[in-house]
Amino acid sequence: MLSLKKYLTEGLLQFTILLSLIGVRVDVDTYLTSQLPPLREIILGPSSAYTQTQFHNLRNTLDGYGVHPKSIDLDNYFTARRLLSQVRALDRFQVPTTEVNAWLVHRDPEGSVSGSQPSSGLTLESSSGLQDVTGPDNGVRESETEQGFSEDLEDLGAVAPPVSGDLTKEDIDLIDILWRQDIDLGAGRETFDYSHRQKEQDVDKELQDGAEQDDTWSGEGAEALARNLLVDGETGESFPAQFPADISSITEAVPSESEPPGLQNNLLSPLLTGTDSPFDLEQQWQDLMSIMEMQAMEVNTSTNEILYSAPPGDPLSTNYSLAPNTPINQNVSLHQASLGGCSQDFSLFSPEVESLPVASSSTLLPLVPSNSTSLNSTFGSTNLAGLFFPPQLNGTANDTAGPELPDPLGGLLDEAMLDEISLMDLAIEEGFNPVQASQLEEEFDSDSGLSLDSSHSPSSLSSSEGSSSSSSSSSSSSSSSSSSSSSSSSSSASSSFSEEGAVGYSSDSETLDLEEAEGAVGYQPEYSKFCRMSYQDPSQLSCLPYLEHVGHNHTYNMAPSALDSADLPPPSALKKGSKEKQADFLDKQMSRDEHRARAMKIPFTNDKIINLPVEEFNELLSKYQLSEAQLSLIRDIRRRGKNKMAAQNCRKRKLDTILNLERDVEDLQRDKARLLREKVEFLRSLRQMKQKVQSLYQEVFGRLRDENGRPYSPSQYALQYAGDGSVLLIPRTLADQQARRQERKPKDRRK
DNA sequence: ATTAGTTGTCATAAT
DNA sequence: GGATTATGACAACTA
Repeated sequence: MLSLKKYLTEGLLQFTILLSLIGVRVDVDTYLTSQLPPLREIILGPSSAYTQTQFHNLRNTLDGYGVHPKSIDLDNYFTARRLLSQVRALDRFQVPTTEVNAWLVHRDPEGSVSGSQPSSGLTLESSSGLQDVTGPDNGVRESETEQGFSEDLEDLGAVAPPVSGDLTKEDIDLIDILWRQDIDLGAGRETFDYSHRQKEQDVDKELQDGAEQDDTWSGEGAEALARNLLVDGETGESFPAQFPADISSITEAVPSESEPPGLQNNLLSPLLTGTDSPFDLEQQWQDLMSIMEMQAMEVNTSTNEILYSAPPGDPLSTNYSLAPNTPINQNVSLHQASLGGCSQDFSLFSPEVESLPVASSSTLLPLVPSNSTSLNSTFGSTNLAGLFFPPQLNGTANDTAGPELPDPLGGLLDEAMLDEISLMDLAIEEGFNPVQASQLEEEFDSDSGLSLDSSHSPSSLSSSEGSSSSSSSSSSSSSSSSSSSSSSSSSSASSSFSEEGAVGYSSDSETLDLEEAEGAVGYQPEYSKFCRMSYQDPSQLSCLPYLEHVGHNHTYNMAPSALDSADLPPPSALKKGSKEKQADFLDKQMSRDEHRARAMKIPFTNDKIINLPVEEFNELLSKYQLSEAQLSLIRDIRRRGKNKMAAQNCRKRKLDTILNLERDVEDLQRDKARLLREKVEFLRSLRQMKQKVQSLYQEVFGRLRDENGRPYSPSQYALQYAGDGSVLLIPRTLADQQARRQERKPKDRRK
């Protein structure tokens, strides 16, 4: 529960941040284009901006504006327009991604239909096989550069038209490389799935020949790949055809050789070198990542992907790399609230993380509309944006200003955003803002319930389980609780806390889930014990064979032999020897108290002694003339018997609580890792946004001219953004003063 | 023979 | 206050 709350809180915070970012962006946009009423309306306007149509209208308006430039200074106009487009690109990162997605989507069906492997289906097998050819380095690098490649590849793949032709050795190598990369892209997650499921699939395949193409691709394709590198050709898919094209395009783009390492370097280089991004942030991420790794194994894959997924690189890559962030918007947006927190919980997460490597793929496509809506709402709800404007004014903030120009925007972003982020951290780490918590609690509860039904979210499971088991753990309900817990464990192991939440989201989270699920599976023995204990519930005693034996056997005082014969083997088997053996066996089966009872000639069963209600028990005792020793023994038997049950229940409960705690810990760790990942994500996107805004600021500022046509000195003047959407060019000193003023206000508000 | 896990029992506190 | 339950500790048993 708590984790959920945290999550949602953070989601809101992130949402806020995004809003602010967007608001900033829009604002700049407005300024740049001098007058864009729609934008301002969105920023400052009320709920109207929430409607999707509104948003689209906005877009249309904007586009229309671009299409029909009015008589303006052409130079300014085009500049402004270009800047505007850039700014717009900030919230449109997904567009290129969308294209890529479409490509991927098409591809999969092809593979499945053809019955051969989609490139995504190649998975690790192929990659490993390729590694032999390409060289040892690849294996290592592959993981590192996985994401970067993915992006590049996506681009290439999306662009490259399918072409067929003969393949040279180099071509093949290139193809292999591409494939492998592609695999990383398309199948990064599926790979895991595949590895997990491979055996099953193989078995299934053997059992049902070529029943399903999906199976066939995974099975045959993998085998084929393992056998031969050229399997591509064997599969006869479109791939072989595609890849030559890819090669050509790649070779053009990358003059260097087909040498795997070389190619990788080439592919990688733009990402790494081209990035204007200072590596401090990267390092932060890495630090975070290392922490995450230490704390949760699960994070590894995803983290790597994150780390390398979006190394901001060439302009394209930066733009595209932003795409992953957009899912965040979606997730954070109202959708989340409506869809249910738990599933969303991870969907929020998985999509971004997963979508990154996979080209932020297919998931994005369907989400685009929602995304737009979310953005729209984002715009609309910009009272938040209003919150961020003041910080913007702070402008001259300490934080990284551009080398050339002191960057008010940079300061704005840094201060406002990072401040918020830090607040977010505080909120998360220190517990919940009570107000937020109270507000969100209901949603969470309902959400968890929903998610529990639809998608087994980890947190929901744990919480519900914990509550149910703990509350109802007493004897009578123990069986049910045990079953529930066991079932939950199994579910966690199989579908595994499907953190994916939303349907489209698979992959990373899945793999994580699997890993975690494995961990959970490790506790199965305990579960078995647990179940064992549970079925010893007093209420179910009579149903259990073993206990039944005990019960019947203890009627030995009355008619042991008859009972024995009835209970045990058929009459035919009742020979003397077997009888004796059975007697021995029964003797062994009897507890000490039973033996004692027999020795003392107690006239009723231990079962009765133990389980009868006090009144009946007393009645029973009153019916017989019992010696003091017998009475004492009977009381002891009763006491011990009850205690025995109590001990069993106690142990069961204890185990139950331990397991629940364990699950809680896992959930918390997962949440923590997820939050860290998200944090990293946002930091990165923040960074990119900041860079964008910075460059835009510089560009705008650089184009400003005074009456004499001379540029303004950055050291003396600065652009300032007012809350009403206007932009002012003011002296630095004034800007600084205002910045300080503005600085205090928001902080006061917060307190 | 050692060991870890399980189960029963006792003592005691809590209900 | 007695009965019942819960639980820690110990010992016996088992694999």
